[in-house]
Amino acid sequence: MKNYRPTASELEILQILWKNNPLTVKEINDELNIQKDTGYTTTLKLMQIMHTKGILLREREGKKHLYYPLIQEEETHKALLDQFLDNTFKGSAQKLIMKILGNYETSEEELIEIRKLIDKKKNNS
Amino acid sequence: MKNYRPTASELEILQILWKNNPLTVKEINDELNIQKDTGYTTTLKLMQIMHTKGILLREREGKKHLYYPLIQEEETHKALLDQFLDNTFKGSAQKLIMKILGNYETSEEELIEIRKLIDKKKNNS
DNA sequence: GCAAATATACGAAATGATTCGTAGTTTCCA
DNA sequence: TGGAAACTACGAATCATTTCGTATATTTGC
Repeated sequence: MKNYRPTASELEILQILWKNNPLTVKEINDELNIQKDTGYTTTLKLMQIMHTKGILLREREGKKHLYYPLIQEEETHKALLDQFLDNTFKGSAQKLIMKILGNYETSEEELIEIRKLIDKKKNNS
Repeated sequence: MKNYRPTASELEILQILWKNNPLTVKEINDELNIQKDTGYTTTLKLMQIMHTKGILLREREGKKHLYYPLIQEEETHKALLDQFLDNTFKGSAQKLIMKILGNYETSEEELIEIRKLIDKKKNNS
């Protein structure tokens, strides 16, 4: 299950579970509905599929199921980033960073944070 | 046609065209086949669909068509990046940069380049 | 005890991407 | 001039994702 790349909808569910788990389908669906309209059975079905795929663990509690994520946030982000980098920036991390810095507002504090990390990396090399 | 987000296959074709255009279907298919196996008609169909969608322009030259990209590399990268950032990093450019720096090898020279850009941004703010 | 609320399971449709076979057209040259 | 080569057009199959309706079971409060 390492390197699994969830679809956009799956990722939304995972992001909720990474913050806090286990959760029921209802709890997830309620959270999703803060942002968009999704039918309960749609969310249920998605989670059942994710369970079948082996990316969610579930456990019965009374009449409901409690769901746990089986893939980790860090790893998943890495897998998605790898693919994105390959597809869109031909694998060049530098190009991507330059593009981000060029395109998005970044606060003074954030820039300082990033510089810190760069300096740390430079010292290590 | 601004902000169009090509699929992975469409992007492969666009990337070839961004380097050099116009090109024929055959030329693109040959280039694609350096990396992977794709039937000629598969590429043809994809490019016809892209033409229908309005992201490729074509021009007849004798019996063949010459294709030109109608969307720009910069804009397209931005659109794809926007979506990726939203989906995967909840829109936090900083988080994404930190993740990239944390995950990928970056050469001394690249780090210096990035620092330059950061310093420039800091001065502007 | 029964209706409402809370669940799950399942099937099926809609959509979009991808792939490829086949048929048809045009060109060109031996 | 006729057949091979180089093209395009088109339809159809396949696959994954997403969405939702319907049937069914369980619990709970009045």
